[in-house]
Amino acid sequence: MDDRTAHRTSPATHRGADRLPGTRYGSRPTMKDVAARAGVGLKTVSRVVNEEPGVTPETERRVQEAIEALGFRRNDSARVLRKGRTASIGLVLEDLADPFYGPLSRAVEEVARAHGALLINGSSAEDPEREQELVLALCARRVDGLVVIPAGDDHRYLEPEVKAGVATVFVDRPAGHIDADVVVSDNFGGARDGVAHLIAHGHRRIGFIGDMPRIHTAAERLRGYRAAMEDAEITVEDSWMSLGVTDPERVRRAAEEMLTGPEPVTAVFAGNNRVTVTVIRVLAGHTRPVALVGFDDIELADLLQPGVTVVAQDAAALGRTAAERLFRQLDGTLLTPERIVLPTRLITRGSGELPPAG
Amino acid sequence: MDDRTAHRTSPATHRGADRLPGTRYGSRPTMKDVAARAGVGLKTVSRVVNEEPGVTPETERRVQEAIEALGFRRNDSARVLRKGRTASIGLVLEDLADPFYGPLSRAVEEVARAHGALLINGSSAEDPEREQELVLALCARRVDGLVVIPAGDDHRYLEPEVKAGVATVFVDRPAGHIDADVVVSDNFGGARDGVAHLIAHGHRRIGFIGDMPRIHTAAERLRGYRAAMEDAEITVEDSWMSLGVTDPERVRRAAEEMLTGPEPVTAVFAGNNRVTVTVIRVLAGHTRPVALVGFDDIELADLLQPGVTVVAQDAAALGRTAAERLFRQLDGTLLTPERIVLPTRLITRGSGELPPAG
DNA sequence: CTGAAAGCGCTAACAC
DNA sequence: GTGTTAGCGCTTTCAG
Repeated sequence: MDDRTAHRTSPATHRGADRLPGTRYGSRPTMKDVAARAGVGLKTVSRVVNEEPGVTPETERRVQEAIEALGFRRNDSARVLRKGRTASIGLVLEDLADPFYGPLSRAVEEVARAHGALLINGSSAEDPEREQELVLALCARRVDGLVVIPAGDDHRYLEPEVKAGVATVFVDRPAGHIDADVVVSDNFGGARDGVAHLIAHGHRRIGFIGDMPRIHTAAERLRGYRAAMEDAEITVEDSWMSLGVTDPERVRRAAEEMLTGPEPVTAVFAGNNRVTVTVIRVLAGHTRPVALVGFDDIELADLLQPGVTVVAQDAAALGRTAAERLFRQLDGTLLTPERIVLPTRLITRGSGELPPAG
Repeated sequence: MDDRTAHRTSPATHRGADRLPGTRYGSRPTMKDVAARAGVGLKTVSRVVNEEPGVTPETERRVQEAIEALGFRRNDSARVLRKGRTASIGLVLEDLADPFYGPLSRAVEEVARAHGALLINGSSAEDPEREQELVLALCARRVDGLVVIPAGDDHRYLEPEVKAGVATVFVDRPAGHIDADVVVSDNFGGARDGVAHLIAHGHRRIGFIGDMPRIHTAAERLRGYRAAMEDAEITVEDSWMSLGVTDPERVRRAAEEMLTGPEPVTAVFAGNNRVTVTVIRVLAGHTRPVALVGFDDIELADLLQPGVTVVAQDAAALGRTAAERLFRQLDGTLLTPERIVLPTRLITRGSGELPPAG
């Protein structure tokens, strides 16, 4: 039963025991040090490091040798200070641990990488203040551009930054009180189609469980739900709708309420992936079959009984599109802010095609 | 059918149409500009910006006013150049889109945030060269510390950085040829316990499908499998084991081979979350019940029929522990590199408790 | 309480 | 081909 609890082992060695010649612990060699050691001028080192032309192979060799020997690494802070651009962009999202944002972030990173830029990202935890704090910290670090999934709805604080030339694209949700590029999914159309799908399968008493309506995507999806119901001339009852934080506890209660009582819903439209998962758990505890369509795809949805019908959005495409626009802003190719809407896709797997029961 | 395909709308406004007074488009006000406008010295502005004591309320007000008016934001590149520390740490992992790394990254971010630092992260895509490229780019930006999930197995290239004072912690897999902090899960023990669990339920012909053995975690889990089999005095046949890239295609073929033929396996141990998912899909196409235990937990595992028994590791704890150690290195509290092993947890849900069939 | 001067490590511009 | 100088925007030091 080894290794069953956390434990530590500690080799006898000490970090920094033998130091590089010419290097104090905690300080780094500079180009000046390299130049001195190689017996050349500062600028020659700069040329070698930046692979600029006009250096004799022999000189270059000597410089390279000194670089290796000293463990020199160019200090990009100084470089940035001089050049003005950092070759890095910032991404502010809600929560990196959310399976929706992982692929989005990765897509942004890939585009950044293709443009030689690094990605700094931060989670706002859906807190407008924290969003602003993060964004401004990124601006202070002089990121070249910013991809923001807004938590707040007022982005006037970004005006000086944008005017100073920080490229900015908002994703997933629109910006507030600022004229900027926006890339979003068709939340309204997707939700409307999903609900219409349930109606087409004979449902009329359809529940909607969604996020807090102050979140734009949540409001849009609710609007889609209402539109579909109205199109079918169904009067929506208040008890069919539940908006609020999407933690399992609240969603579970909301679902249970809709599913019981004298006139229970026969179908549920779940407003996002977290809601869908919780609703599935609730339905698993009921015998009466209830139809379900969820917004956002979820892993293994096809393997459940029945498979989960979803309105899928393409998180990677959202990130890619946003990042590409960002770099087009930086290229100067792009001048006028636009709003880009990406389509959603209804994936039928069984749960959305169940007929009304009860 | 509006909004069904990507489309764009473009308001008539133009970015940068009205500029802030005293600000050229694309350039930013400096402390000097603020000082001039407020009619004070440069250092006074610096004092206000950094909330240093010793400024008259009245002076402070004038400075604040100038800051607001100009949209000034301190340039941290310059600050870093002077101070030496960047208040940022780097995280290099395999793929941010992997559900295992999202929570890990988030945990690292939380710790960083608590220490006032930003997180820069990059995906190595399991490519040692790209890992090195990323790590060195982060060092050039003078991150204070580095959390690395290694793709490669030789980290001697980091020696100069570590000696220069870059705090470094390796997570999930050990470092190669360098003396540094390491935080890993108990891959060996977890796999051994998982396989022993299958043996305890009567299985003897147990398959193992894992990642490429050059990946340390994969090798350790294979070792755990072998150890459990040996403990039970079962001779493992080559056809029961399959190591290689974990894309669905290959895993599917491997699983199919084990499950058919004259002496098929009655249980499978899946080496990671991606393998588990694919194996579940394969098993869904077979009628004979086959037991399954997977390494790594997966979402909705409890809702499948049967529920999926897994050996779970705590990704967030891995990230948190690593980041905390990193900051202890930076505090100077920590001097000797250690190896920390976090326990895994067997979660029984049904699939691992099926008796042998066939 | 406030400010002038020096310099962090690099690159741009211009000498040689 | 190579080296010298100035200065990016800030903080540090030290003088008023």
